Formats: sequence, structure tokens, C-alpha cells
Amino acid sequence: MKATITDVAKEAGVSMKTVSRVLNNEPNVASKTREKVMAVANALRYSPNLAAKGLASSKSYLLALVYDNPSPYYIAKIQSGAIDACRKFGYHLVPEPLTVPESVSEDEGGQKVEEIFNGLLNRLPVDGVILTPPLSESKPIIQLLEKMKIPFVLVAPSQNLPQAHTVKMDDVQAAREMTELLISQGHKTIGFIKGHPDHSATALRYEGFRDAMADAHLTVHSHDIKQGDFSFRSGVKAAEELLVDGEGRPTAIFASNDDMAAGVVSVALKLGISVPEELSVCGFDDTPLARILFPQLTTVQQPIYDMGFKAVQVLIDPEEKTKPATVHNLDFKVIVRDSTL
Amino acid sequence: MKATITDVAKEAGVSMKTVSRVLNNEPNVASKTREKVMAVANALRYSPNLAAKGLASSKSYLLALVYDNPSPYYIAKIQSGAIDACRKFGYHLVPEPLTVPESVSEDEGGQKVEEIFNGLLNRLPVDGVILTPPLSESKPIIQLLEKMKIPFVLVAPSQNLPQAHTVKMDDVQAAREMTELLISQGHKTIGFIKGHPDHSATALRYEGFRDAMADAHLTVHSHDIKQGDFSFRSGVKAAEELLVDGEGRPTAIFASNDDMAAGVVSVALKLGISVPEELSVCGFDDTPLARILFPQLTTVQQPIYDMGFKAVQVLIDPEEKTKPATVHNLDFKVIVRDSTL
DNA sequence: GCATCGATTGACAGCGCTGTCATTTTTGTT
DNA sequence: AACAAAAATGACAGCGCTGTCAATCGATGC
Repeated sequence: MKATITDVAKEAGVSMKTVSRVLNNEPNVASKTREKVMAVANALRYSPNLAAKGLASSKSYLLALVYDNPSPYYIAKIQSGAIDACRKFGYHLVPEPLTVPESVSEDEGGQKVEEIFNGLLNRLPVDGVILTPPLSESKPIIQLLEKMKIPFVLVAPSQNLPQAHTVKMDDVQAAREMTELLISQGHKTIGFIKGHPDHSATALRYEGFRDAMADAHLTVHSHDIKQGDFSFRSGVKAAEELLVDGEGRPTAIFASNDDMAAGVVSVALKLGISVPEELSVCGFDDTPLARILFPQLTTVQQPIYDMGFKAVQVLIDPEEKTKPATVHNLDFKVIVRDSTL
Repeated sequence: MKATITDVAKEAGVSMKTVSRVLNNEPNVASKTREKVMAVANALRYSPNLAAKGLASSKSYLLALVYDNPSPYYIAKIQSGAIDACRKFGYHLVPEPLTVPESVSEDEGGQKVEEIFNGLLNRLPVDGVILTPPLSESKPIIQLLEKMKIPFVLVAPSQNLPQAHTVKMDDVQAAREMTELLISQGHKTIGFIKGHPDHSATALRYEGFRDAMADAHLTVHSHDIKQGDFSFRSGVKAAEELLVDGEGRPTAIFASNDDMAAGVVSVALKLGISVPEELSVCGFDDTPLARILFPQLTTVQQPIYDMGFKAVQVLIDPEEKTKPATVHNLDFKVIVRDSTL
């Protein structure tokens, strides 16, 4: 049947403990012994029993990915990165969707969250928790985690928590670079569509846009800035306002996300304004939509996968654990496709 | 600290074994004892240690969701349903993305798959495996699972395997009902865009369409049937061909999925054909795209969440286990939105 | 050659729970 | 009331691994 450590030990002529040491890369094993054990283990196709390891070492080799995110795409990407990292380290990922009831007072929310979370964590003793937005900004959850002394990482929280390990990207810089691209292409009048006011990224992206414009000594007319809410529809509405004036209309529109950019494109299509020849459009996020559309959208690719991967690393890597909490800023990428010129 | 069974046993004045019986809903416990133990367990906020349970009972209370699916949306939905079901039964779900290398011979593929799969399953001893398309039609994997005697469920496989538990929906019937809707709205000339020829759903959906047309004694002109490949672009191409002729052009177009339907809508928009007034368009799958678009797409909602849920049930429910393999056909839903009239 | 010290190895208990089987209690029957 | 049968409970080993600590080995220095 399935080989155990005892089998390997017997076969290799050493003690169980030595086998254990080899298998866990512990120090103080003669390299000869190590090789021997490894060889036997491979020959016997040995693989450890997680439950037994967990019971003996009071670790579970399980990490929880906690989310309450409306975007399956985002979660899937994070998860994908996290799983790959887990595999690398012999861990496993358990996704834990968590619906935090809205519209409860701060206190009640805390109660509720505590309850739910306890349910999760008691049932499954995970070695660490990855908190994705918007949960990564939930005070009650973070406090609970600290209280329970469970290691955790925050993914893309809106405000930095100095005491917590954090994995994020620089929205300001990304928006800035995208704007600089537009400017470098000769655009002087650039429309900007903001995202949902409640979302933290909204302000950051707008800031990056303004910074770049200011650095290039380009004036930003207030009528070229429209408020959106990240939805396709809001993009349509903003674009209609932006493009109504044939004369002073912007030659480029920077939408704070892809959905809104798609709205802009569809309006342009309807008005007979060709993209990118007469109007450059760019988005943000590099959602699947960006490739589906015609023309394909120039946009910013967030390092979502990388954030998932890094988060796991931070949780598992023993070096990280000792270090004080760090903020890891990962690299985004401006993806130039066909909607800008 | 964390309460153990021993604590509960002491407090309740019974043996560990009795506590264990109560906690696992085993028979042969006096109801009085049962209540007493339950009360103590609750008071002590006892929750079992999964690793210990697993070690002692050689079960893991873990289920694997194995996928190799390009659509994060699909996976997210399945996963969501599966997790909810897992919670209900005290299990946990571990997603296992598995990339099966294409373009290998049948044998090599088997080798490769066996290797990868062994890696997964040896590392983590799961109590069951959920196989999603296209993996649910992978012979090597299914054989391996049978060999290892690991319970498994197939989600939406292209061909039925009589010996395997299966969870699916009826594509033929869904396409039929959608077509009937179009017909009931007075459409007589209906264009149809097929999906990718390699995908099993393609034939089924087309079959449903033809059946409905035949039943209504409507003739299907071959020039109203176009081959697509599920991509937006192929929808555009098909629509251009379908709509080129102002005279005999269809008054409705049924695309085999939402992406292609979106392509149709965009072509109509460009040609100044208003949807749904002059042209009804419907898709299939009810992807997020269907709601983003304007007008919102009439489409078929697959019971993806339900399939995930049901799959877990089948795996866990002891009744199901004894039963011979069953095929569970879940209900789809025709979602009527604004793109049809 | 022998004590000394660090590197290497091993013996053993026990993590928290369940399976097995023995024991006790309750119930039903005559 | 006596006995058999069934129901309820408990004792105990052991799942596969690791932590602790003791034992052994080998090299070094004098």
C-alpha cells in the first residue's frame, strides 16, 4: 500500500527520525545518509501523510484565501497565484468565501464577522490567512486574526496598515505611466473617467493621472473629468458627455477601468468616431473584456496573480515571519493594444 | 486554550468515545446523554481537530476540485457551489488546477496525467474528486481515479459514462426552449451561430435548435447557419455574413454563447440595425458579459453553481455512495432580457 | 592516546481522535 | 422474578508523524 516513514526507515536502515529530518530539510544530517534516504523514499514513492504531520506538529499545511469579492475573475487570478506558490512549498489552499453583511453598525459588524470567522477558523486550523479586498480593509477581521495569533497577509488594502504584511501594487504610478504614454503619443486634451467614489483605487488612479498631466504642464479642464462608478453604463454616460462637443472634445479618454472603457468605445462606435484614429481609449485592470473588444483595449495589467503568489510566500517563508511587517509593491504592466494611438 | 474531546468528556462525565459518538451523529446514544454532551460541547466551544480526525479515521474531510478550464468565471461558480455544499457537510474544498499538456499521444498523455495526478493525490489524501470539463472527459484521469478507488464526480462531461456519477444540464433541451421562445415571438427566419466544433456542447445546442425549428415546421436555410468558435470575433464574422443581405436577413440570431452574441450586437450597432426592434439576438451561458452589454442579452443560464453543489453532495452523501452511478440533470433557466422581442 | 566538543543519530512519547471489542445497563418476555 | 436480547457506554490501542532529549560518533587539540 502506501509507504510510511517507518517503511522508508527500515529500508534505508536508519531511524524514523532521521528520515523525518531528511524529508523536512532539517540540518545535521550527513549528506551520505541524506542521499540514501532520498533514494529509498523515491523508490518507495513515499509521500507524507498530511494529517499525521499536522497532528504531530500542530500545523495544518493549509492556507485560507478569504474573499468577499464580486469579481470572480480577480479571485480566480489571485487563487491561481496562491495555489502555485502553495504547491511549491507543500501547502494547500482552501478558499473561504465570506459574505460580510453590509449595513450593520461597526460593532454589530464586528460581532458578526467574529462569529463567522471563528466558525471558519475553528473548523479548519489554517496556518495563515490571505485577506483580499475589500476584506483586507476590515478592521474587525484583522483584529480577530491578531488576537488569534494567526499569521495573515493583506492584499491590496486601501490604506496601509503598518503592522501588517501587505502585498499590493502602485495604482498612482500605474495611472501616471498610462497617462504619460498618452501624452507621449501627442495627446494634449485627455478625458478622464473616475471610478466609484467608495473604492480606494479611484482616488489613487485619478491622482496618478493629475500628476502626469501636471508634470507635462498640461491643463486639466474640469469638463474633461467625469465621475463614473466602474460600470459599463457609467462609462457610456461619461463618454456621451465627453464626446458631445465636436470641437473641444478630448483626443484621448482614460477610463479608470476596462468596463467603463468598453462603454466609451461603444459610444464612439455609435457616434462614428473611429478608435483609435480619432479617439484613443484606454482602460485599467486588463480584464478579459479588454481582449474581447474590438479594438482591443490598451490597459494596465495588475499583478493579480503575482499578488496571490507573493502573499503565500510571505505567509510561509520563515525569513519573512521574523521580519517586521513589510509592504511588497509588485510590478504592474502597461499593456499597449489597439485602442490607443 | 482549545477544548479537546477529553475536556468535553470529563466535563460531561462520560467517556471520550461517547462524546465522539454524539459529535458524529452515530446511533446508540441515549438522547439524554446526547443533549448533555451537546450542551457541554457548546459551552466549551469545542470544535474538532480535523487532522486528528483524519489521522484516526483515515479520512481527510477534504475534496478536490480539479480543473483545467480557461474560463475563470465558470470555475468560480462551480467552486462557489461546491464550497457551500462542503460547509454544509463539514468538509473543505481544495482547488487543484491541473494543466494537461496538449498534443501528446494518448499513451503519453496517460503517463503524464498519471504522474501529475499522483503528485496531487499523494500529497493530499482527498476523500473525493470533482472533475470539471474538459477534464471530465479525460479517460486517463478517470481510469486512474478508479484504480485508486477514489470517489469522483464528473461535471458536464461530453459523453455519458454509465459507470460514473455525473452532474450536468441538458444542452439540447435548453437550446430547444430558447428557440421556441424566439418562435413564439413570431420569428420565422432565425440565424444560428455554432460554437467551436471540438466542444461537445456545440453539437447539442445545434441539435436543440434544429429540433425546435422542425417541430414548428420552420425551414432552416443553410445560409442562416454559420460556423463560429465561441469567440467574439467569430460572432462578428458570422453576423456580418448573416446581416449582409437586407432582404432575406433573419429577424433573430441565436448565438451558441454570449461572446458571439456580443459580436452580433456590435455588428448590428455598426450597421444601424437596432436590437431588439429590428433584430433579436440571444446567447447562451449567461456570462457577466450578458449583463454588461447594452441591450442586456437574453440567454440561457446554466446551473453552474448548482452543479458544484450537487457534485459535492453526490460525493459525500452516504446514500449516494451505495447507489449505482447516477446522472443528475440539473435545471437551466432561459433568462429573457432586452435583446429579444 | 585520551578528553572534549560539536555533529549526527535514535528511542520514545504523544498529538486528538476513532475503531474494535468488552462491559454494563436497559428493555422486553415469559 | 429470571433470563435473553438489545442498547448504551467505556477501555484501550494506534493512525503516521514530529519534538525532546539522550546516545553515539568522529574530529580536534594537547
